[in-house]
Amino acid sequence: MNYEVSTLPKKNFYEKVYAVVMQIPEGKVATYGQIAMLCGSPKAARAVGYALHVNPSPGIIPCHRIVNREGGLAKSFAFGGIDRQKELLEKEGVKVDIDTVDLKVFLWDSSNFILE
DNA sequence: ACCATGACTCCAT
DNA sequence: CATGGAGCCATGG
Repeated sequence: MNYEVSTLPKKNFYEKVYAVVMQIPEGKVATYGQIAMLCGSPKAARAVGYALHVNPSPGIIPCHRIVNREGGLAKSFAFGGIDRQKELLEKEGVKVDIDTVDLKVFLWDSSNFILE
């Protein structure tokens, strides 16, 4: 019988999250749900956030480019807090209104993105 | 294996 | 758009 890819190892889930997050172009942001979808689980947004939380690797994983569905920054940012995330984003050209990003302009269009 | 936690999201009010 | 409740996924004790 055919063995489909539906049985993806969960532990690799984190790896997938990191892989996707690292592909986010500079000056753009992505939502947890978006990442989750690209990872194969459109409703694993929570797991995505958790993945980033347990993997504080600033410089390797641009977690500051991840925002919630409203474009709001994480309230419990792993390093430095929202202020840090906001600064990093504005530094890349992403305008942040106190704690919110305009997804209409800065949302990463991953429609054409394919995770290998 | 079960319970509790968490950087989320959707739906109803 | 604000608030509250329920759902979903993965992890750790």
